[in-house]
Amino acid sequence: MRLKPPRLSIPVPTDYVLWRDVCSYGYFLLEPNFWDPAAKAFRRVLTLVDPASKPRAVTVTITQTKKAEPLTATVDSKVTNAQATEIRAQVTRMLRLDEDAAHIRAFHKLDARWKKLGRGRLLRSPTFYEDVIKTVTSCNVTWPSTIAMNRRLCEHFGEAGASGLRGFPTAHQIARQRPATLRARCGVGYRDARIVELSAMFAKGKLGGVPVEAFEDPATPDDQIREWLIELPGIGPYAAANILQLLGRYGHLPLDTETVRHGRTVLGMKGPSPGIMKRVNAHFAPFGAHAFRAYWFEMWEFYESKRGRSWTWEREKTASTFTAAKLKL
DNA sequence: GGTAGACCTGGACGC
DNA sequence: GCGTCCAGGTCTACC
Repeated sequence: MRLKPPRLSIPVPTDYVLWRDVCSYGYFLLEPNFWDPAAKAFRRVLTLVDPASKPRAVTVTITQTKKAEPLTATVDSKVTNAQATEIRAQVTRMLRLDEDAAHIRAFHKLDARWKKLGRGRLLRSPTFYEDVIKTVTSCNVTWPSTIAMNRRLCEHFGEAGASGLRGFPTAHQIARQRPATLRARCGVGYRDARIVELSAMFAKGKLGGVPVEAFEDPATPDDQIREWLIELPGIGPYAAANILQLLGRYGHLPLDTETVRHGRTVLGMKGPSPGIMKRVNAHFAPFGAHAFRAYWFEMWEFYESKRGRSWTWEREKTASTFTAAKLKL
């Protein structure tokens, strides 16, 4: 079997800027993701799944010299042609390189505030499964707890690469665990059974009886996906809306306590929380299919006004300071 | 259809 | 160092 050299060149859309577009969503601060602000490099372990053999973990470091230039993905060990193809596919999903540049332009036409900096793409995970589990670990907890859960999931159940770093566990790995084991090792609390159940569904290829592919199929209507998601364990209105945006469907807002804080702090709204949620939702409704991005980048700019530009944040120092109490300061 | 309370964990706070 | 309180979305029971 011929082995590929461990440097892959990955073409990008003409608007793509690595440092801006990786540091665009909180997941860049969650393990196994790691952004190196000094080197402007993104590193993480990718787990390559070959049905015929054991999962294999490789550490990939991604850099870019300038806007629109192809990315260089440096892999820490030799890979086969098939594995190189899988790395490209995972990186493409994670960085949303397959999202049409025309869609970004349409967003900027509707909300011109983000045109100059070029904000439009949001980081997500290399797999739909990781996006769903990360969303569940963000429900009913403060951000530092979400950080801890993801770190422990990787530490205890992630596949280790040659570098010793670990990736995000696969659905099969978590589906094999007892809920109590997950709770004890990862501190996921009552989410234990829900995470194992979701993992078992992913491992079988069907979520609530619906093939996983149908969720990622562009032909499936947004409302249909939302309906399916709401039926899944641990997924409520907030999580469903967040998963929808992770699937590239930006018409719904994940309304949570951050929405209320944003409504009060930035939009000057007053009154009880439920009313503010409804008003924030109505405030962004005119952005239609781009509502989430208009909402998110406005919120992201608020975070940057407190902590500096996101590509300067250091995971170990900055990430844990994103608590509601500290953001009110 | 709407609402109250339980579910866990970790950080903040008071002593 | 210990105990208590609180924040955070989903789920179930109940009206």
